[in-house]
Amino acid sequence: MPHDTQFSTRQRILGAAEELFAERGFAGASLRQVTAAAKVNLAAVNYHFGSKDNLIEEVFRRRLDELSHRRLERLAEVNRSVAPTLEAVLDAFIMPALELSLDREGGSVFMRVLARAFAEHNSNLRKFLSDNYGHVLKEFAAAFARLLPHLSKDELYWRLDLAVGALTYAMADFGMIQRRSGETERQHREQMARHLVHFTAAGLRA
Amino acid sequence: MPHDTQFSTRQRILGAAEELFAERGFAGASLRQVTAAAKVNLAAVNYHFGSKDNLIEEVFRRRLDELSHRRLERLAEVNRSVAPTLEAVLDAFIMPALELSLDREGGSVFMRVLARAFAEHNSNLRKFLSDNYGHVLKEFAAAFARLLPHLSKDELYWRLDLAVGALTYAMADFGMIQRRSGETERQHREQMARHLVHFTAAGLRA
DNA sequence: CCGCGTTTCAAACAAACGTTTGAAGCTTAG
DNA sequence: CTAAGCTTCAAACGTTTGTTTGAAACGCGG
Repeated sequence: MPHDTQFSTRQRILGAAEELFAERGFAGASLRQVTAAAKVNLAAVNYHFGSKDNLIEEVFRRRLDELSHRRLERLAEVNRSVAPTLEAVLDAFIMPALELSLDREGGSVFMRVLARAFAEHNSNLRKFLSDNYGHVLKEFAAAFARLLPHLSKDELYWRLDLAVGALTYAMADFGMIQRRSGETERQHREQMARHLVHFTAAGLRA
Repeated sequence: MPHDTQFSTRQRILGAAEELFAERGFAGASLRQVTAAAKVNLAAVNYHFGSKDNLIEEVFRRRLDELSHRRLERLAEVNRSVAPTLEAVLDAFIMPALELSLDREGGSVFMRVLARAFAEHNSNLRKFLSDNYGHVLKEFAAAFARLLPHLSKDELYWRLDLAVGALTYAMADFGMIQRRSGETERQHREQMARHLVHFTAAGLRA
């Protein structure tokens, strides 16, 4: 296994694919556009990933492995504390996503790709995400259940679903709110996270 | 202008396109798949709509004209009442969408297509939607502003954005909540609308 | 410095894409 | 009944799609 060249080619493809998938969708972005943007040969995708579908999965895996790990880490911290609050659990879920979206090049773009995955009714993709990262949502659901014991199971699941909706929508920048001129991207996203936690906490408590 | 045949062909194309756009996206659904599903000739799309892009716009126009009209109608009713509530304004926005999604064939599918439009970063499509239906959101924003006078303009816009997010997500069935076995589609959606109003009202009031 | 496994490359593959064409099939008015 | 105007149709247009190929280039251990 060589080192730098292979790594670099793989990484460049993943980066370009992420960007183009966010912009044009999985079907809308062609491998020729991806390889051109990555400045690699067309055949490199099938050499390194086997197929376009595998490339798509790898784009998710690269980011979600770390994102899931950080979320569970912060959730464990919250659970260890003496008096966990709803806001603290929401923070544990939202802050890692915020940090990722503020990462050097690509992080913010990935949240748009993730939102695309929700829009796709593609059952293979949904199964892949559910199989590999479903346990994260399960753990958070349990934490919320502990904090909202007065809610029925049904009631709780409905509200969590809606909270995830607001979160997904906001993180993917679907909305109409634009960054203000005197504001950095970081400031904009931090304020968004603040409103997000406040809004969903109120909704969950109802 | 002929009557039945043309009308039927146009309508069949729109119906099939709506379904396939929801399932596979705008780029993912080909005109050959659409015309095959509609049982019409391939060339019929370009004859009746001019291009695939025009077909996409027409899919939106067919549903949104009526949806927007009903929303404004109900909002006007609420504004005429002696004491409008947050829940009543939310109802005015959500109930017409619920009714559409319960319509005979296609209504529920359209909400998924609409959510795709948010996922697409396509500026042409966003401009089309904003130009033709932006005034509806404006009127609702004004109604909310009147009911939440203690909020700053910024604060209000952030919360509205998040509310639209939860709404879009829920109506498009992005979530993980499945219809329960003993439950009709109508019951499921009505319950969803109930939770949606309750959740977003709490979030808006914060 | 040679040879072998890995990676890149240009080229080609069949299939599918949106769109166009011109003739055939209709329906209706005169 | 004929002529005119829509609508449908099969076929083909040139592109673009994902994937495959076999040879060239590369990097490194022996």
